[in-house]
Amino acid sequence: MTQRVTLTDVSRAAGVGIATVSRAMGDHPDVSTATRDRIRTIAQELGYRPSVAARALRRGGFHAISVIVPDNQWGWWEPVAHACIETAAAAGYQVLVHPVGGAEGALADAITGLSNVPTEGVIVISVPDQKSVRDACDRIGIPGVAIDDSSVDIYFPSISAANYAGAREVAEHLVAIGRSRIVFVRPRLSGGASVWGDSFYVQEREKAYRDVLVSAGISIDEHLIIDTEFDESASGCPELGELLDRESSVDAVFCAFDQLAPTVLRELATRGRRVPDDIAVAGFDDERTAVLVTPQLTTARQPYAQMGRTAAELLLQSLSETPPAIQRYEFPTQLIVRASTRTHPS
Amino acid sequence: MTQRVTLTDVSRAAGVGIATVSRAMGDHPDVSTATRDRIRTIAQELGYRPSVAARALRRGGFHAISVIVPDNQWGWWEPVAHACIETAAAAGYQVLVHPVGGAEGALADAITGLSNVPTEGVIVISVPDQKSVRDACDRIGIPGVAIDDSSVDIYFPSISAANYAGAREVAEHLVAIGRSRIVFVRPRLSGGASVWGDSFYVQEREKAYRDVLVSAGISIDEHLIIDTEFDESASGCPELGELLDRESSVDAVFCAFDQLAPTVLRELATRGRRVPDDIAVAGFDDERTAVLVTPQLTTARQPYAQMGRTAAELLLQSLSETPPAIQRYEFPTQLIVRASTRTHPS
DNA sequence: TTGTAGGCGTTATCAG
DNA sequence: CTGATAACGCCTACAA
Repeated sequence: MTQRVTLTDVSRAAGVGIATVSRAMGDHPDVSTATRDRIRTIAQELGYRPSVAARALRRGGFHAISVIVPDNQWGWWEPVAHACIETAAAAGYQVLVHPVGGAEGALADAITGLSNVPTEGVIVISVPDQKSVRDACDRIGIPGVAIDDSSVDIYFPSISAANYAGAREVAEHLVAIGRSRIVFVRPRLSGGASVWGDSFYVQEREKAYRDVLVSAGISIDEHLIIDTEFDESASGCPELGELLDRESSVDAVFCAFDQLAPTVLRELATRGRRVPDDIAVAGFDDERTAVLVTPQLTTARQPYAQMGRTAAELLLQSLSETPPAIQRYEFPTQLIVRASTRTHPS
Repeated sequence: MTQRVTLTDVSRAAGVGIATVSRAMGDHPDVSTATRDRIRTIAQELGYRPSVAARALRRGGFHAISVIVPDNQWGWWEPVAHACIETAAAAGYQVLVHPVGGAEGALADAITGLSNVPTEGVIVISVPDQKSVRDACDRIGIPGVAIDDSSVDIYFPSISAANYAGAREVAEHLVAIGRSRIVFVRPRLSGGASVWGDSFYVQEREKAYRDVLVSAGISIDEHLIIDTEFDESASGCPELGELLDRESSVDAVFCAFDQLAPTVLRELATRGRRVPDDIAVAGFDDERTAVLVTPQLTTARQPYAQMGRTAAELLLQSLSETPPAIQRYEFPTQLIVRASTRTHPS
């Protein structure tokens, strides 16, 4: 079942030169319609398929780029990848998607492995450590673009949502509906490297939360900022539970991202706190979680499609003569108000 | 930023023949350690990277296979893809993942497009129409394997969970916990091609439901078999609502797959029916939905990893001299009991 | 309009 | 152990 039929085979069968076959197969103008059709028929019969390798060797490139996606996050990145694919396709590029696990070094290894893959550049989604990724890219000599990286320092064009501005909107919404004792829930990593820990965007969101509260004349209570395991299938959020035991006044919870909400909501349900009447809950991302939980979640929608499109554009530009600037490219989020927040009835 | 440094460049810089460089770069035995190290150093300095295309041309293949995954289903397929990747890697194959949308013909187009990609075979996940897929594969001359296809007729080795047996387990569980008025919820497609409609596996699950009830001496009430939109973010399930208005005796709901459960649960919550005390709810797949909803869902877990592994094995076998039989390969599911089902308290 | 020949970067073969 | 050289399959000047 190997690659068998070549241009030469077809040319022999058709009794013409190899070049004529090549021209007939492509849409070359310098071929009489008659011979072209004849050759195409013969090629068809012989089952001729052009060799991607030979073509790429000749043309100097495959016109393919890679997107590395996290393989453990249930596909929130799919709209991003989709936009990358669309954009790349419009420029005549194929997109290869590589799911990669979150283990220490897995990302760098995956990129190093790309040296055996016909790809000319890489878009990395959700980067914990840009430095090592950059090194890996340098090693195999392809350009990279990062999406939603959590690094504080950047070595790539780096695309993200406007985390600070978006989180401000969420916090302002909570204040606007009359909440003042607002808990901020951050992720804690269960041992190992800090994938989420002090990530840049969690920092940005927390900063927004603090700033909004202060602007609204609400003093920051550090006890209301809690860290919890990131395990959306857990039966509850013990840290929140303990807090509620001590602080009966809590009237809202702002989750650093949507995936922290399921356990928060379960904890509240267990304790008989009604959402949103007793406690309003909001998240960030507008990831699938937001519509699956009950009540559905108020959140900041990340402009996934726009981010993906931009990533592809920047990467393609990196392949050109004039690479783009290494900086952050931020895109505004959109506040989506759903059933989990509402004006305080009291 | 193009491919620049070649073997020739390195050989000139090192003052040796091109063949020696080639040997030094690979792990060829016929090279003195001294020259090998020297050449590698020089290659490093020059930034030499082997050309994937040239190598593939020479060797006659990339040893890569493709996996086509649905790009609109939130990544339930990731464990499948992961298993494919592991298995293929063990056999020295790269895996290229291609997310493809569900539009009519998109799948066939995507496969046709693979003729520009260095791939030797394709695993297609979630196939609505095997015939067109098979035609596309034939056109570009590569073998295929289907996972979780919903076709009634098959043209490929076709891998799936044991839908009938698994659904029997779920239904038997519902009966065992004392439920007898069990609703079966099927998906309805909102216009257009029948991606879900009469899919093979929904049929199988329904058949299991019917058989189990009959075996248990429960007569089938056709009114309890309902069709609903497949929209997990909808605020409720009107068809179930109407049914509950008429039939107060309903004590369980079996969703044809997990993603139908969120709306069912929302409908029940709206109507004040408690889950699982009043009504038990079960699904099928053990997809992410099952753990995100509250209460978490009893369901049949599909053996995703095993399915992916088998798919890769069958595809690699298709590339060999002795292709596998074109038949269904089924793997048993596992009943996962969670909070949404429990013995009837009454 | 068609055929010939050369080269893309590797690897394998065969001499030295 | 090393060096020249011939493919791999395609594309494209250039010549006919």
